[in-house]
Amino acid sequence: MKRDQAEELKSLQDTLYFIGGKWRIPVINSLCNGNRRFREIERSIPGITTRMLSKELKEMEMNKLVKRTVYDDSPVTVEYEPTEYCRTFGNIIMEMINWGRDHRKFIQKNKE
Amino acid sequence: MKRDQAEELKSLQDTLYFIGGKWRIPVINSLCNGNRRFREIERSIPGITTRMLSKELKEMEMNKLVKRTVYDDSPVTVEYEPTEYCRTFGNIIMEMINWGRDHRKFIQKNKE
DNA sequence: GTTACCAGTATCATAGAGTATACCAGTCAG
DNA sequence: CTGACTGGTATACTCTATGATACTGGTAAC
Repeated sequence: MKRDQAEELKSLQDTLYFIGGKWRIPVINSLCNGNRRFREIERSIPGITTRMLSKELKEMEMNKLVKRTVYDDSPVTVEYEPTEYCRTFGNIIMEMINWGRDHRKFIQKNKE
Repeated sequence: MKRDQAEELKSLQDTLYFIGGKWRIPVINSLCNGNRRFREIERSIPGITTRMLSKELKEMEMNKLVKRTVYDDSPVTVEYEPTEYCRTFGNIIMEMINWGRDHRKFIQKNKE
């Protein structure tokens, strides 16, 4: 079973493309942590603007990463739910959290 | 042992920041696949320009992700080597390759 | 009747990431 | 002598992802 480097590179680049910008992964993470309401998600990601979150959620809905439901009670409430597909990023996100954590430790150790 | 979501988010964002642009991960991957010479790396990543690779390698050298060695034979040859630190991206890259592969299968299945 | 929350939209401005293209000095093969 | 390879630099340009700011229409609390 030999490794096809071109195929691996292509897979890698597809993933990077899908992840895209600065906010996609944090939004996925927030949804997977149980946040459902727009403002709730917004508050869970310090620094994100309404505009960026709105844009991100729209794209994610088109890409079937998120399900948007409007509940017609008054006042209207809106819920965002991660799809199963969204959750397939779990491993990547976990590894990224681990790397970031180790990186921080590494930096701190080098400061001492 | 409770999870600290703010800390996780920070770790995640540190990692994303470190990964930065479009080419960092493909370059790391290429180096980890054994490519060492400038043009060799360049050819292994279709689409990358000389300028971007040069820029990327410089930054990576500053960040201790890569070791640049000039061999003074004639003509001068230059070698780039991934550091141990560079290799810590292994898990993330592996997960990304897996995700991209699964994604492709998923797309193809949905086309049929 | 003013303040604050929800779920966003609209408009404008900008940095910097990325692309395109040309070029350089040196070496080697034919 | 020509062309091609190496390891890059230099310049100019594009463009889009992100940020800043303001606003809307409805509800509800005080």
